[in-house]
Formats: sequence, structure tokens, C-alpha cells
Amino acid sequence: MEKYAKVIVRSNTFHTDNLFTYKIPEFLKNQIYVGHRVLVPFGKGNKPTEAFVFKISDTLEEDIKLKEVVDVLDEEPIFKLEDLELVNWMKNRYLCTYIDCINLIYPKGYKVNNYKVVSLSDEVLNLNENEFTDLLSSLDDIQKDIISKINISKGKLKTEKLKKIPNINYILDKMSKKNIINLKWEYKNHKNEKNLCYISLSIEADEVDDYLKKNKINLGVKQKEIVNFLKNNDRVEINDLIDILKASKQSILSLQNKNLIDIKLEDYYRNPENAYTLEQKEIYLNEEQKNACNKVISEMFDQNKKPYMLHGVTGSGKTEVYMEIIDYALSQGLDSIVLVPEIALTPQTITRFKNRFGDIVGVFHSQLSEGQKHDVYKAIKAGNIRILIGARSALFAPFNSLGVIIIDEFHETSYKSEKNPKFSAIEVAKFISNKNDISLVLGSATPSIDEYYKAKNGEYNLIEINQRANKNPLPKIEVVDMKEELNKGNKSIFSFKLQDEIKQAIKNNNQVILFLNRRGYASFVSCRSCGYVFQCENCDISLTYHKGKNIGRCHYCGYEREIPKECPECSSIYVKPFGVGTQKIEEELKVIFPELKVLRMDKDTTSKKGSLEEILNKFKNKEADILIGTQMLSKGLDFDNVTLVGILSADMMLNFPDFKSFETTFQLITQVSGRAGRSDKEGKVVLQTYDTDHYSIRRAINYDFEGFYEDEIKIRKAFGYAPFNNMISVVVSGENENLVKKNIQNMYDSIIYLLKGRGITDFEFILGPNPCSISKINQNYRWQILFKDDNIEINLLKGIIKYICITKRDVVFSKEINISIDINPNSVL
DNA sequence: AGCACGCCGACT
DNA sequence: GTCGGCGTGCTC
Repeated sequence: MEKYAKVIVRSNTFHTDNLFTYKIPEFLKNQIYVGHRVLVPFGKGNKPTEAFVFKISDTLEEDIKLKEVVDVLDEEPIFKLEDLELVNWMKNRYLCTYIDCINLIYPKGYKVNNYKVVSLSDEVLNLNENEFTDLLSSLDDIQKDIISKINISKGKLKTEKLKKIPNINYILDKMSKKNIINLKWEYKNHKNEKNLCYISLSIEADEVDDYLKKNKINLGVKQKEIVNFLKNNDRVEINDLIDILKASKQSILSLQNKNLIDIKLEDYYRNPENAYTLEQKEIYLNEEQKNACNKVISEMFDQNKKPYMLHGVTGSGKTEVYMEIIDYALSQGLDSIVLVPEIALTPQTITRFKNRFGDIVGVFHSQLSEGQKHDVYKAIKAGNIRILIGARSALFAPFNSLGVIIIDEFHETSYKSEKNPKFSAIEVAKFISNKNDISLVLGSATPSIDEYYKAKNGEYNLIEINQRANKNPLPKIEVVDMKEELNKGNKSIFSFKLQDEIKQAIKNNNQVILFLNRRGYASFVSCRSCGYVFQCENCDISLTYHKGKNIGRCHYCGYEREIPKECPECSSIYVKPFGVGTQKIEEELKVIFPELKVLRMDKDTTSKKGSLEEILNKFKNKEADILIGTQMLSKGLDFDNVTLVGILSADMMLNFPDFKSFETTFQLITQVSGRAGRSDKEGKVVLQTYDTDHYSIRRAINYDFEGFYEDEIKIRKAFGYAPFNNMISVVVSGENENLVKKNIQNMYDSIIYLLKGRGITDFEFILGPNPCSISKINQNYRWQILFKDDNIEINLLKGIIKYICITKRDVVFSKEINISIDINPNSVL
């Protein structure tokens, strides 16, 4: 009986994003199963290509000519059936390609390396000398050159080495047709694995001198050093040795030749380091925490259980609850995944987990190298990692017996991917947990409105923790109306109230956190005389002023330019920065409190690796009195001595042109305030705002989440936003603005045409086409159409968008145009 | 995206 | 007639 494999081919284009059928040759029939990686000839050139087996069948529906699978690439299938189900679901949900999804689940470390090889044909090789000379004389110089190059490299040459010759493919093809040369693909199954090379003495330390004498071996200076070092240190990694002794690899190798040392290669799991240490405290759960745990634990082996939403105020000890749940899962032989918003921002969290669970804790995030990811992947498969902490991509870790998924601070926007597939970690986690009866816990002090709505409607088990773990009250938030402050004649960024409170806190030997949601010195630079605003050359964004270097920087593409003293438009000298950034806060603070030590934490000061940890450590060790920072501050940081939090401009986010800006404002105020008074000392918050009346600020200062939810959900309902509707954003971009406009109009017309064909005549659920709020990024003009599934079945809508933007992409859109489809995007800028 | 095919003008 | 350039369309 014949066997056929339906595979997804690894190619970097959406054109080939469907199942291809290959015949399985006799010799592989019992070796290839669903989930296997195979090598198949693909395209006109039969390029050997990595492919993933999605189906195996013994019948052929259509009469198509088939190629054969060349080889199987792994002994065991790389994907489980659930993995393939997940891929199918994600592809459909997020309108992305199979390969986009596969890349998430399966690290790219194993990618096949292939290259085309040219060699002389048998006929040419069998020619005698005269015949060969005749042949050469019939060829032109380039062809002769190719033949000599093949001969120099022992009869086999990668075509890549010939690519400088113009029209090389054509020439090679011609020669191949004349039967002068053979073209063939060769491949290497390259595994990105790191081995550590351990060196030890091959004989006992005190016998070395005897051995040298007996065999009359003289050692060089470096070699002696190495041997002495090895006498004292049993096993040393080769790179450490080279580092410490400034030795060369050669001297080590010559010691090996003298049989003095053993070199052992060991597979190494590249455990990401982190320098942050935290003393371990004995933890006792309070009543509320215990109840939360017990709820999850008691249902761990139930089928069809709902996910849990853990809504606990800031400082309520959610992490302890997570750890208790994980501890139980471990005792039952189950593994756990903990997702945290931005891995780099939570060294504290990792340390807490490592202190409690030790080496079975692994870390995974997108900043790891492919090799490191691969190591983690392997350690999970081998069972060396039982608990994985990571960013959203950690969700796809290949655990054998996963029992628990925890998503901490699940309201964070970083759980929605910005890259293809633009998946929501929460949705994917729900899918995985539902399919495999895994306990899913979503925790937050400020749940997102749309998920909380679902919890209220019974989609989640809602668990509330209303008290801080230390039983302290939440810090009192005092509001300062900055309009009044101006009337009092205070033009500074700091209200009198805040200045007083800072003095007070410092006097009591406490620390202060100041929060402002904008980095840099000033938000923009403009000319007071003519109104000219310095803008990015590549984006439709005004440049943020950075004072140290006197430059304007674009926070979207990184473009920088020096800010001249004179206005480039009208040559006036009234060029001034406007608005306030963290840099400026730092500067003004030093004027008012010259004696205080200040640290700044934003994307500019933490871009270097390890600098974040350094800042946090310094602040923790009380090397500074005040920490100024952006959003980064709001996430899970725990400083015992912070009693005062200043929110400098609480209403700044309110005017953001996005329907989630009220929610974001509420969340940020709540989260930042939560940084105060986390240990025994009582905390206080001073909140400065021009808008004192907005409900998101009023509700936030009273820690009234329920109230905010009630206010906000009404608005969401009235305008048809999430959770009441899905929103689909299609952004069309390109360097030629007219072409972009023409293309998106074309797309709009096509979609309207199809909708009309379905009897739909009311198109109010379609917004656009409009230019995006940020109409240009990196020289690309951006236009957008927004769809809400108001009056229309979402699958129909998605089907139509998919048909126009993917299936018929070549017909509807020009080649130079980029299309980005996002289901329920974080923002519609 | 590649890659080959095929159409067409240029050139021996 | 053949060479070489580029546009078009398919990939099991």
C-alpha cells in the first residue's frame, strides 16, 4: 500500500503556505509519522527543504504528480498531535501562516543548512586528455574558469562560491544541459548545540613531575602554568582556563598530545545568569491566600475546569500563591509555566522562584539567543527544567506533563504579540489549558476590563484577595490639582505638597519613587517664533529631546539629530524643548534637592545588559534616595523602604487616542501606588494631575476597581468595544504614499463587493480607510481599516479579509506593499 | 521568495 | 538562427 505525507514546507513566503503531498518511499514507510520533520525536494529546482508532516494518508484525492520524501530528519516526531492542533487553531484565529506558528513551538536551532553543489559530469570525467582539450576549446573563458575552479576544489564546488559571476545560474544551467556538469543539492542537519569542553589532568597531581621526567617531556612556561592550575582545580572549562591564565588553545592542545590532560565534551544547558540575590524569608500564607490556593489545588485533576482569575490588590502576595500551587503540582509530578510581562523587568521574581525551587527553574524569553533557547528546550524535554518562567513565548515549551499555567499581571499589553503570529498569550493559554485539562491562573491587581467582564459572566472562577499580605492598608493617595498649583504661582513640575512629602520621607530615612510615563528630557522641541516642530525624517513623530547629547531622538525608529540653536525654518533663536520627560525631572530634582542622590530608570538608562539589575540593586541597598522611572517601575518591584510614591502627571495618558487609555491610566495609578508601603512602614502616594474629575482617576485614588469597571464597561458597551466586539485592524504600508492609498482603496472596494454579495448593505462596522495616527514609520506610509464584528459573524468577516489579503493578495495588492492583520490589537496607532 | 519557462529584440 | 534580458506563474 502506498503512503503519502501532507506537509508544511519551511519557506519564507506566504505563497507556499499550504499542505503539499509527497509520496513516502518504501524505505521510510515505517519511519515517518505525523509530527515528524522530513526533507523534501521543493520547487522547480527541487531544493531540499525542511518540512513538517501534518497528515499521513494511504489514498490520494486528486491526480497530481508527486515527488518523494527524501529523508526523515529526527528519530521521534518533533510535534505532538496537540501541537499541530494548536498550530491549526492559531493560524485560523490570527490569520497568519503555518510557519509563523511552527516557529513559536519549535525553536529554529535545528534549521536545515543546504547548498547547491556543482561537479563535473561522468561523461566529462571519462574523457581522455585530447578529448578534454577539445571540449575546453569549445567553451568560453567563463565556462573554462568554472571547470578549473571545480577541479581545484577536488571536483565539488558550492555554487554559492560562484555567485559573483554574472548570470551564473544561466551559465550553469546551460552547462548542465550540455551534460558537462552535474548540479546537486547537498544539506547538513546543523544542530545549534553548545558543548562545554572540560579539562582535567589525566594523572594524579603528585605524579605529574615523575611522569614528565620518565618521558623526558619539557613543558613551556604557559604549559607549566596550566598544569599547576589543574593540580589545584580538578575540572576546568577550557574558556575559563584561557581567560584566567591568558593561555592559548594551542598550549592546551599540546598538553593533550603529551597525554597529560583529558578533554571532555559535555552538553551544557546555558542557564541564563542573574545577579540579583534576595534573602529568603519564611513565608506563611494568610487565610485569603490559602483559600485561593486550595481552590486551584482541589480541582487540579478535574476535567473541563474553568480558568481562574486571581484578583488581588497590590502587595497581596500573589506570587506566594503561585508558588504554593506550583509546589503542589510538583508533588503530583506536574510541571508549571509562569508567564511574566517583561522578563528583564522582574529579576526579583526569578530569584524568588530559584530560591524556593532551585535548579529546576528555567528562564525563557525572546532575548535569549537561538542557541540558548535550544538549550532550554532540550532541558525541558529531558525533564531537567520543571518550572519555566518566561515571556509569552514560554507558553509553547515542550513539557511532557504540564499541569499549571500561571499568567502574572495578565492585563499587561506585552501578552499580545506584535510580531506574526499576533497572538494573545491569554487566548492561547486558554486553548492549551482547555485541550489538556491544565490549571490556568490569571493574576492581577488590575484585571483588564474585557477579561473581568468574562469573569463576571462565569467564564472564569473569580478569586479575590482584598487584603495586603502584611495586613497594612493600601497607601493613601492624595490628589494635587496642578491648575491650583499654577494659581499659587508654582511653575515647577513638583507641587508644594510633593516637595514637602519628599522632605519628610527623606528625613525619616525612607526612599521615594517618582513616576512619569515619558522618557527623555522633553516630549518635543519647537520654535516659539514660527511654531516649527522638530520631526523624525522617517516617521510621523516629533523628536523627543535628550539633553545630555543635545539631540532629538525618534522613539520609533531610533533616528537622531542634533538640535541647532537657530530654527531651521525662520532662523530665530527661540528654539525650546516643551513638555516633561524623566531626564528633566532628574535635573529639576537636583536643583530643589541638591543633596539627594537620584537614580533614573527608563529605556535610556537600562538598555545595556545588566544595567537594570544594577539600578535596582543600588536602590535596594539605599545607595540612592529617589528613583525616577517610567512604566518599568509599575511591575512587581518590591522595595521595603519606599514610603512615598509621586505620580507626576497622572492625566497624561488620558488623552491618548485609544479606547484603552482610561483603563491604562487606572492600571498605572493603581500599580505604581502599590510600590509604596510594602513592608512594615506605611506608604503614601501624591498624585499630580490637571484633570481631577475623570472617573479613571477618581476611581483609582479610592482603589475602587469595581467602580471603575462599572463606569468603563458602560462606555465599552455604548461604543461597541471589547469585550463586546472583536476588532480587526488591517494596516497597509509602503514607501509610496499614493500606491498605499490606491491599494487600501482597492482592498476596501473588494471587501465591500464581497459583503454585498452576502447581502450585507450596512457597512458601519468598517472604519476607514484612514491614515494611521502615526501615519509614517521608517519611511513607510501607513493606512488602516478597522473592522468590528458588530453586525457580522466574525468567521465570515475573517474569511473575507483572509480571502482578499492573503489568498488573492497578488491580485488586490502591489508587490511593494506590506500588509499587517491584527486581531484585537493593543492599540490602533 | 526562488526558480524556470517563454517571449522578444539584438546580434553574429 | 542563437544569445541574453526580463516578465509571468508555479511550487505536491
